[in-house]
Amino acid sequence: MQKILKKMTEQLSEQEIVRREALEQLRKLGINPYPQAMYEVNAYAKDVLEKFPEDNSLFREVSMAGRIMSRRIMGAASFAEIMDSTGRIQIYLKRDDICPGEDKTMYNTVFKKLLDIGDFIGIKGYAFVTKMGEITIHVKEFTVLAKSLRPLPIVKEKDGKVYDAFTDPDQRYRQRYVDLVVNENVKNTFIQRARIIQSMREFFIEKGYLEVETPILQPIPGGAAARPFVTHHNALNIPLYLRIANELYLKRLIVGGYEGVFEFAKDFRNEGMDRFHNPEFTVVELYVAYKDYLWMMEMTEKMLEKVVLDLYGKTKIKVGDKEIDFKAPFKRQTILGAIKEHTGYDLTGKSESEIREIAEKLGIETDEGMGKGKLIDEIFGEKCESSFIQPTFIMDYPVEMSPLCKRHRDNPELTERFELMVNGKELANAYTELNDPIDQRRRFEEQLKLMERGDDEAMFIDYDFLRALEYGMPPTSGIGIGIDRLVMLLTNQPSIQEVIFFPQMKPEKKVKPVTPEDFIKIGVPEEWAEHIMGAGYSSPSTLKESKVTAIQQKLNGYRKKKKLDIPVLKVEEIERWLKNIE
RNA sequence: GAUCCGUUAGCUCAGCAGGUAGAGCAUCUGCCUUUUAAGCAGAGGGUCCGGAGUUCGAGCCUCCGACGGAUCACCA
Repeated sequence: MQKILKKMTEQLSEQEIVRREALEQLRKLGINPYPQAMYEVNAYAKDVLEKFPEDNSLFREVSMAGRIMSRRIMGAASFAEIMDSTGRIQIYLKRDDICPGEDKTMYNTVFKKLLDIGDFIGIKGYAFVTKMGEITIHVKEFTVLAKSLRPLPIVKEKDGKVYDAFTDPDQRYRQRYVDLVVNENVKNTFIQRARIIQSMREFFIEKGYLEVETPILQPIPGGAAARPFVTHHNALNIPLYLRIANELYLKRLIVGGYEGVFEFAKDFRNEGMDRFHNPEFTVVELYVAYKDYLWMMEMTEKMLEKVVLDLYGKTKIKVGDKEIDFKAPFKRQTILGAIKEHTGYDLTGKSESEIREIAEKLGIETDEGMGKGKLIDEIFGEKCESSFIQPTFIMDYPVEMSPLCKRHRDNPELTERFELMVNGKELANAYTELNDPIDQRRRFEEQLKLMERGDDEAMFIDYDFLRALEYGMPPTSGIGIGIDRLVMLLTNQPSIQEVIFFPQMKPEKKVKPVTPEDFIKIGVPEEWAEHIMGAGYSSPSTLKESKVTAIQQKLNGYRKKKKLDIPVLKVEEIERWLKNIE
């Protein structure tokens, strides 16, 4: 046991050892570093800082709690900052206030020696203003609430300038708790995220729509074009898919008779990861009966205007170096109109091969798997999308691209679909929903053909959904809005990882250095183990990549070159090692 | 997946062209009763990502690998 303890402490940094020792010291002094009892809080940093200047008769007896974020010790008096959920506030501790009697332990030992940056304490005292003009809590009594054993990164700030910032994205995302403690703006981003969602939810509820939950585990991953994650249900012995969209289930609920349903949902797509894509992401989908996509456009612009107003109190916001105005109404343009404007080509009424030719003239790579819809989508994505900075509805997509969307009332080649583009990115996607079950079945079948042509994103046929439509779905309009991207936009964050608390990361690998013992474990004799790495095999698994005879030659060659006084290796011996490698 | 860049103390980063590994903050020991990135004096702290090679000698040069970032391509 002693040995284990010693081994553990050997891996700890000096500062971690010091903190563990302080922990023991606290216990010896009869102070529980992790007390059970609640600590009464009657004031918060933000309130004190806001209200005390107006009325300094307030906060005569505060009880606050938080984490120590900095300390300035000057002999018998100290300043420190504690941080609670609302922010930081300075505290002032005077030895003879903390310890009115003879025993100065609480100040001299506990506060000055045994507490560290990162520890949680509770304080009781009163607010005052220092000579330097800073609102501060004069502490009369403090309580240790939780000891911190790891040093936090120390981020300092002066005149708005940040020093030694904790910025490494990998560490920040993996240890978001540290990021949140140390980087205040990160905490704010997530508060804003919550407000955005809350604002949208209020908007929907106020309209009388029902917030619902639908399956995440789906036997058929429908409603979008994407590669799903697969899992397996043991009792049913069937594959189940993590949903890529919730559209088909929400429409079933409209069939069931609800006027409007919405769901803030996590969707999962087994695709690439970068600063715009996380394998799980949040969308809100809304379906409303007896409406069409024109109505939905108005709803969308009104809702976004409200969300932005709720967040900023104005409709114009800065995103990167641009200013975006969410004042309704937004601009509207058809997709073919946009393509004509940006490329000069009018694709109206053109055949697949004609469009392919134009795409190639525009320098867009095409392949046989691409149908008409996909080609148009490519041209738009390549030549137009990035130019829509101000909120713009792009409408009337070709029917091939939108298998769940109703045909356009004036042109059966098109659909009543719009996407909302903001800052050059798609933010929302909406339809007048297809409720003709026969047309829907045909469209699914066309998807099947696309799949056969090699489009791995074409949709599966969901027969139960078709059955639902056959019972009759009222005319309905639906929309899906990417919450993560909306939050990125409204909080001016450059990557999706900045708006998701715990973005997906590669597993953290403790890279254990390979030692000769690793080779001894697979049966390599001790006298060889120390040389085998020198001969170019950096780990047991690298042996497995070579032929036995090649290993033999290399090792015996190494033995000769280095004039090692150890026995020559035989093939059988090496074969034995290889068998022991997992 | 491709290209480029990076990995040095708990944190943020230097390290001059191979020649004993540095700074600030943090930590530890002193001093200091209203400080402001507090200050002053001193101390400790490193697998320079891992491995191999070149060399008398590698943080630095070469090769292999790991991890990360940026950009590009595909996808919301």
